[in-house]
Amino acid sequence: MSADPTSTPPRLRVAPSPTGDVHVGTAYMSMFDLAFARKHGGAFVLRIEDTDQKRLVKGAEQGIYDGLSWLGLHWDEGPDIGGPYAPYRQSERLGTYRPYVEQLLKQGDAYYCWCSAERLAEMRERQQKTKQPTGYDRLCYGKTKEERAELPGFTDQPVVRLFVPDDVDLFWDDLIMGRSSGPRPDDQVILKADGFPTYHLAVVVDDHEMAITHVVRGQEWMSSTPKHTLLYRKLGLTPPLYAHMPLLLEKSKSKISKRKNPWARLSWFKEQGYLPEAVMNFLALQCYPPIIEADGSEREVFTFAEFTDGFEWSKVKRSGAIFNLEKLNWLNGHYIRELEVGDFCTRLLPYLHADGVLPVHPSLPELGRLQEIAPLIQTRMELLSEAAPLVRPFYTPDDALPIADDARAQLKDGAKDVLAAAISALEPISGAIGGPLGDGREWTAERIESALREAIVDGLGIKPRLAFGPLRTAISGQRVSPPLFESMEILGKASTMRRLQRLHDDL
RNA sequence: GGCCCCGUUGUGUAGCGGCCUAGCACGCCGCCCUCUCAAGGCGGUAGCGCGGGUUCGAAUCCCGUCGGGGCUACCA
Repeated sequence: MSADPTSTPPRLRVAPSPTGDVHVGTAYMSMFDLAFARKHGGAFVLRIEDTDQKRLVKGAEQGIYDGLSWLGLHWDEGPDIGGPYAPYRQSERLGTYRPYVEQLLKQGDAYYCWCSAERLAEMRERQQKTKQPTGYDRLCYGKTKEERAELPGFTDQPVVRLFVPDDVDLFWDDLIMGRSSGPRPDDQVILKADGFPTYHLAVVVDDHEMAITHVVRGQEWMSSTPKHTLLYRKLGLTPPLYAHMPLLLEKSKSKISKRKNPWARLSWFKEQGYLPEAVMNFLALQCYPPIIEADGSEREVFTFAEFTDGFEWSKVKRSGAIFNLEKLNWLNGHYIRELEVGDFCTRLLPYLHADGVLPVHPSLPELGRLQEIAPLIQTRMELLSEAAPLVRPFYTPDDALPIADDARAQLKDGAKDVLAAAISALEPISGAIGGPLGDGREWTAERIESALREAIVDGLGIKPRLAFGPLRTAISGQRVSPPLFESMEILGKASTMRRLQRLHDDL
């Protein structure tokens, strides 16, 4: 029998199909599964629903592991790590469904159906044309194979259908939606012609056998819930508790699809340079309220641990939420700014490598320089993938630094003079490295700035804004860049002077 | 078509009958800071879908209506 969902530690599962890239909704559901399981000392189970053999995609199962792991959504039991209810792949559990089907058949709660796909399609079309509710017409009900064979639309390979009585209970108490009901189902196929169970049967049997107490799924499943509770009852089992989550919506308000929305693919977030903690926080915010502080103020930025601590189903919103990427971007930028510098650099590395700025295994000096650059760019990006253009000039040989067209175009007539003045102003400052603690070093942002201001702003009477533009372009090749004086400090005197001279000579 | 669900500014939300001349966050606009761009600070913009009730009083309760969405497969 199923465990009483209210008295034992809860067991929740996520059951994705390996039919392609992991859907962001899978992660969304998993978050809530995990939060509830953790809060109540229960277990979070990963089960692979590969009953639809036609839609299997190679590598998709690994993708599920990678995606959930990236977010830190770790499962306690699953195909890869096993557990007390193994196996956790439906295709390896085929034997377990038969007895349940047999039981239903024997009880008269299920029956064979030999209707061909063509007949079913025709029937549906006819029903739609005449505006009748669509559903199986029970042609095969109560007939033997021989009797049925004499009627049209017969096929040799039967399916098994669940007999849905007139008095099916259509109601249940949903953890999120409250008292809910679904449409009256027609006689559902529970065992396909290929011998595989349909989702409806498999999910019920597996959830029961794995002692799942709470089923968290999207609201699109609400209309299937009566089928599932009926199956539980006919099998003599207690249904789990259901929590139907609001849908993730696109701008048009329809549920997001991988076809139309790149962000429906979980891996997209990693590719784009989002931080997993930002994605988690954002996902939570889609249907869950901010944390209310002791003083009554709201806080939208919170960790998964905080989310878990205060987790209540009653706080989950009931209406679908449109995916607001701008908010996610802001959140991601916020998390980036909060990162400790070393951590920030570590996370940057894969992106800098992908963009060809740094090798897979950067040298110590390269890493050291990145540590210096990091604080300068940390407030200037929302995505980790945006680092490359900001960082690249620091790893480009002086004579190979490209000067962007727009940067060159905005140089005024006096640019050459400004560069010349800068060069002579900086010349007296020593480029020596200084003592072991950096003491006695002259080539500092502070010294550089005051020398430059004195020479150009005070000396030439040029406004700061205009004075430093040409220098910025010489140093970074860009119109916008990390702070100029700090950049010069990091590059060192020799490199700085070469770059200034190069643009000067070029004008 | 049928069944089911949802409905507070552009987006995400707070609100559980008086504290609401509706709060917060993102976005957008403006100002400040400033070597560019950001970040940061300050200010502004914009909402209870509509119509009836109930009540001294409604974003909050009830009914209707409209709008949006989901499902309606031998897919999950």
